[in-house]
Amino acid sequence: MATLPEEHERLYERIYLIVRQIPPGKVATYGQIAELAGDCTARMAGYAMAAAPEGVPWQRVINAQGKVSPRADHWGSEVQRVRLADEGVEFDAQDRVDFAKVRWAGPGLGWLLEHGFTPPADPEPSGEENVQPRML
DNA sequence: CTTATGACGCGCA
DNA sequence: TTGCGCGCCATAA
Repeated sequence: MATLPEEHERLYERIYLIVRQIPPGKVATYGQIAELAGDCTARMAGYAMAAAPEGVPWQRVINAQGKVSPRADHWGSEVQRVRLADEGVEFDAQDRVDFAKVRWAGPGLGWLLEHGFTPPADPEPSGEENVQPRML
């Protein structure tokens, strides 16, 4: 039901709501999350993960290279990797995941509409300009 | 107010 | 293929 969630007013809450939809064993990239959230950059998604409250599966968000992003606190990345491995996510010799196998396909279209999100528009060959993905 | 700093991503060498 | 530079923009100081 379109609850017109007050939480969505805040960028971080939009991001967290989306990240919570990523199932165990799957991963998404910061850029992917940012695009879904709308009016957001990958950098902001990363910043939001750094401040993620309990209950948000932040470990399922990695960088576009398919790796766990290194950070100041060396432990954090190790914990992330362990938690992912625990969910069945495998890393190759280069410490990268196989996106073809574990990349999250995103929430269903229905879910996006249900929660007031505008689905990302695919780049259309038509010369017509389409609107940017953004919150309702 | 200004400046510095990122859990990023993309373009280019 | 990898590495470096720059744009990005919310927060912190």
